This record gives sequence, structure tokens and C-alpha cells, in this order.
Amino acid sequence: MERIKPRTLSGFQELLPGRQIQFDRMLDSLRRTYSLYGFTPLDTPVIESAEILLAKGGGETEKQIYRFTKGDSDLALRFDLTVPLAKYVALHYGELTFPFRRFQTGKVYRGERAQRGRFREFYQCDIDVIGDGKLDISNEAEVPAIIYDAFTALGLERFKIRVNNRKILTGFYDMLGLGDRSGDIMRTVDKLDKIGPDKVRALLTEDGVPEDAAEEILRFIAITGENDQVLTALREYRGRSETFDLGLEELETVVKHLAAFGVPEDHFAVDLTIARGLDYYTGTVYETVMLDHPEIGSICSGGRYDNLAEYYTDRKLPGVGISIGLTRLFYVLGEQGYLNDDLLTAPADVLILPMTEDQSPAIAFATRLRAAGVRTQVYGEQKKFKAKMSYADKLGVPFVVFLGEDEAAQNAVKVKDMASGEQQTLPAADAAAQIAAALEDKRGGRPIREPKQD
RNA sequence: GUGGGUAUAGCUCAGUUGGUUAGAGCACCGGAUUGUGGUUCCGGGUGUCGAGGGUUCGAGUCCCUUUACCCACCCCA
Repeated sequence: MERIKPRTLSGFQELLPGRQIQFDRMLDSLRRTYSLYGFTPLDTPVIESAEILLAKGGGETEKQIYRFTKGDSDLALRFDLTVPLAKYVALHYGELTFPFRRFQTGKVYRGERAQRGRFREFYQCDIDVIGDGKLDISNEAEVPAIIYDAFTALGLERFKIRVNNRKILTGFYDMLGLGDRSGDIMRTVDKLDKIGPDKVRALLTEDGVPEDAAEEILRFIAITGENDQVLTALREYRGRSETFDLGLEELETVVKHLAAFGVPEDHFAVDLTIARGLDYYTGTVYETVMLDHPEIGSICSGGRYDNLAEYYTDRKLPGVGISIGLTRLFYVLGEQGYLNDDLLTAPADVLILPMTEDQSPAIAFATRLRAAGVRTQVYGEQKKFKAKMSYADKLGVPFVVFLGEDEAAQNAVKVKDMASGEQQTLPAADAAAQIAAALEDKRGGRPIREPKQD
């Protein structure tokens, strides 16, 4: 029989068991943080009608979306979680309470060419707050505050949330008489970190930006430093564009609130260059980078949009949201050796090895362990003892329990600590509680940690 | 979509100017050790050299076609 060579499509990811456990822990941690801020979980279909997903039309989405037909239906795989949210909110408007605060984790699909840290199928973790007609600016500070909490809960420390305001940028380009070109210019300016100011200037003039305007732009994006310094420098531009002035006011408010939310000053920064992928945002925008690995780009971005669901409803639904590229984040952490292979990656805390033909005592003891919250597996295979131990070793379970004739006779169990090799015989009555306590001792590590800085 | 690269064991890869039987490490299997793993020792190759065609006495190696994958750009999480 001809065998088909097993393979996984480019840009799609599947993990081995230990890694998958770590990935799920990341997801759990994020969901817990989001719940703490009063967000409600949401799930929407991976497949939607193409008409819905392509309502906006044009651009990269059209090029990259997976689209197919089934019978007469024109269907597509969701490209992000924001468009499905817009449809959801428009559809269920009457049944929702606003501001509507939802979080959603799920896979999204983009038919672009895969490469390092770029996938065709990947997880996004989104939070959004949708207002009915209006939405207060305080939400624009809360969202990055939640991201700070979420990343900190994951054990990450060396990251920075960069904040900007779209109105400041469009206002600034209006001053230069380049308002209609601002999209292209922002994309070029965004490359500053990568290619340096000289090349940015060259690209700008190449695109037909007058030299004095290009010079002006370079001076503008060179504004860096402490948040207060940046804000002070920006105030020099006031009075020349209403849009700019409004944007600056918003940015000042967001910076002030962020401090109140408890985000340390060194974890967020006003940055006038960020602009990528933020085309539908109208106000505050965010982008988060890992400080030690800026080359991987954004792992989390979002912002304020004034009219989420304009393609589906006449109602004005402003919102603010942010999306973590979880697959990218996880991939990068793995690449950089940040994922610990500790006992937390084992699928069970205890493996019970029944040594007698009758496995019912082992199964009964497993039931007691599970009742005590201990993840327990019974190894029922008829193999040599060595093979059973080897199985325990490979899974990485911290404890093995032996249940044989000797133990049964004493109404006891023998517990082996796999790390130390020590064994002790415990009375069956309180063995489960003792094992649960010992596990508590061993734990306390976070699922994901960054290495200590030298 | 544009440009470059790679394809040999489960994985990472070596394989000389074309030469006889296809190699290493890790992993895996068996044994030393039938109630003790992770260390050690002994033994075991598990392969359509991506696919198709060509050149040649002879192709993993050279040429053509093709497919897949990787990297960079574009764009993005």
C-alpha cells in the first residue's frame, strides 16, 4: 500500500505535548487576567460568509484571505477577530449591554507567505470595549494597562507598550499639506528603527515629499525621551491643527491614566513612529515589543476606532481594542529559550503503577488523588517494570506511586519523588493529602519566565 | 506578488574531482538489570538520497523540469 508522507502545511503550527501544555497555560493565564477586568468571553465561527468578512473590501485582506465555495455559498476563513466582533455587535445590538467588554482567543487565517515568526494560522487574543454612540477616553488607558497585567502575569518583564495617537499624526501631516499622503508616509516613517533616518529621508523624497517637509518630518519623529519630555515637545506644535490639538489632549489623558492604573513609567512610552497595520484606527494606537528582541516586531497592537460596525449597521459604535499575536509571542519565546521545561509541563502530577494483577486498588487510589486536586494517571499496560519507570520519566511526572502486594498488605502506598529518587511508604488513608501538599511545595514557578539579566 | 536558498534516517546534519555495500550525533528498539527511570556498557539502521526525465560504463553528487520547505522584501500579530 502506498503511504502518504505525513506533513504539516507551511505556516501552520503543531506542538509536541510539553510545548502544548505550556501554550495552554499561556492561554489560561491571559483569560484569567482579562476576566479580572470584567471582560466577557466570546467565541465566533472560524468560517463566515465572504460578504461579511470582505465588507470593507480592497487592500491586503482581499489578497490574503482564504476564500472558497461550498455549493453556492461564498465563504471565507476569518482574517482577524475584529471584523467578526463588528458583525456580532451589529447583529446582537439589542441583546447586549454597552459598553460591551469582550475578550476572545481564537485562530485566524492569512494566506500570506510564511516565514520566521509569521504564520498562516495563528492565535490572537483580543480584548475590545465597544460603546454605544460614545466611549470614554479612560478606556484607552485601561486597555494597555490590561496588557501590562497580562504580560506580567505570564512572567514577562522586559517589554514596552508604545503609545501614539493617530490624530497627532494626521494633524501634523495636515500642517505640512501632506494630509492625503499620510498613510504612505507613516509606513515609511515606521521603518525608522530598521533603516535609519537617512534612508527614511531618501524614501520620502523619492515618493515626492518636498525636501523641507521631509526634514520637518524627521525632526518630528526624532522627538524621544521620557514621556513628559515628548509631551512638552509636542506642545510646541499646538494651535496649527485642530486635529493635532485634540490628539495631543487625548494622549496626555491616556498617559496620565496609565500611571493611575499602575503601569510603571518604564513599561510604556510615547512613540511617534508607530503606525503599522493600524489603518482603521482613529485615535490612540498601541504597539508592544519585547525589549531584548525588537527585531521580531510587534507582538501586540491595537487602538481606538470610531466606527466599528459601519458596514453592518447605521448605529455608531466606537471602540478600543488590542490583539496579542499569541502564536508569534510563543514561537519567539521558544526560539529564545524562554520556555522552561519544568515539572509544570508534565501532563500529570502522579503516575500510579499497579504491581498486582488486580488494578482496582490503583484505580481507587487514583480517584482519591483526583478528588484532592492531583492530576493522576494510572499506567495499566502489562510491561516490564523498567518500561513503566521509563514512561514516568519521559512524561516528567514528579511523583510515582507503587501499589503492589506489599503495600496492599500494609494498607499503604509507596511514593517515589522522581527528582530526588527518595521513596517513602505512606498510610493509604492520608497519602492523597500528603502528596497534594508536597506538590504545592514543588510548584510556585510561573509557566513562562524570562532569563535573569546578567 | 518580488528576489535568494535548501531538499540524504524520526530529528539535526556530513557525504571529496561522479566510483563499488549510504554515514554521524541525538532519538528509538533489545540486553546487562523479571519491584526502580534519568547515568554507564553491549548490540541493532529503522533510508524510494523530495518527485520525474536526461548525460554517463557508473549519479546522493552533473543538467533540465516539477513539487515542497526555508529566508528576505511587501505587509502584518
